[in-house]
Amino acid sequence: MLTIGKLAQDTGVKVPTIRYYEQIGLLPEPGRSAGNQRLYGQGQLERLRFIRHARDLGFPLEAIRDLLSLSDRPDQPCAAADGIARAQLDAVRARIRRLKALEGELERMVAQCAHGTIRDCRVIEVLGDHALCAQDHPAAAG
Amino acid sequence: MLTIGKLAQDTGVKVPTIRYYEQIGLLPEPGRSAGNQRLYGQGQLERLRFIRHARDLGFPLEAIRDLLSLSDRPDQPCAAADGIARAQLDAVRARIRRLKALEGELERMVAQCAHGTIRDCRVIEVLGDHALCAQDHPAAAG
DNA sequence: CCTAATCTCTCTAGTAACTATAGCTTCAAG
DNA sequence: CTTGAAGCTATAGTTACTAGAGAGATTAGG
Repeated sequence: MLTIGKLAQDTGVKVPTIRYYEQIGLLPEPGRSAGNQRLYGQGQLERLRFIRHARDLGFPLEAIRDLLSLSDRPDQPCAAADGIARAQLDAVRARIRRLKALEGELERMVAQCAHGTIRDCRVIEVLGDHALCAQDHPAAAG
Repeated sequence: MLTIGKLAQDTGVKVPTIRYYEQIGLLPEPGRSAGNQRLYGQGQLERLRFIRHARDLGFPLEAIRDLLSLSDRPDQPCAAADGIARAQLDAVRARIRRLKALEGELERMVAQCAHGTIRDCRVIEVLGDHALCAQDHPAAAG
């Protein structure tokens, strides 16, 4: 049996975050010691590792909730899990595309800076007028 | 003089967002009509366009606050503005790097899915065991 | 066995950047 | 003059945590 601190160490998830996951129902309530401290077993450890890894891959908690409930039903077809992963992949790709457009615009902006005064600053000028942008970059959105 | 709705139309910033910007002091409090409705002039319009554009480029509001106060001092050197833009560029590049690593891992995960049952699902399996990852991908963080 | 240091407990509030809702007032058009 | 859109304030919700207060539990050393 692991205390919450040990569980945190073993998974790399911080103690308050573990309690938060319990609070939102992502982790089941664990047993308690005589002194009311949480005690975790192997199953909880693995579940938390799963959560941690999915978070590292950028899955939102709601997607992880779905993935966890899927993983509890081994006989079901895995199409749903596959769909969630594909959706996440699409989201990641979309973000990369957007960020690359921003990168280009920021590069241009910074490259044109003549290091003079604010009055002649391209950074400020471009920010004030979107028409000065090379392409019609999209919004950043995350 | 523009009403808040017209200002929203002209800038692409939603009405509640404009009020929010006022609340946090990013936009000065505008004058009011006899009936207590906000009325904006050209200066406010340009200021909001500036904010909108910077947000689209992913600058956090605090950075925008700094940029705005810089743009009010045309005689100052533009090194500070340049620095803020460079920092944003660095942040964007870092996020692209991280996301590319995630993209690779998610691609691998999805490609290996045999479309069978959850029991044999690579998606679930890989999420449960970070050691199955190709590289040591970093955390997503945004 | 006692004490000090470290953990853990609950609860509340704060973060970024909005978005949504409720219940009201004002304005513009017909 | 009436009706519907737009505006007002204030509060709470979103995502995924993080920080803090103040109290109780546990463990290591003496």
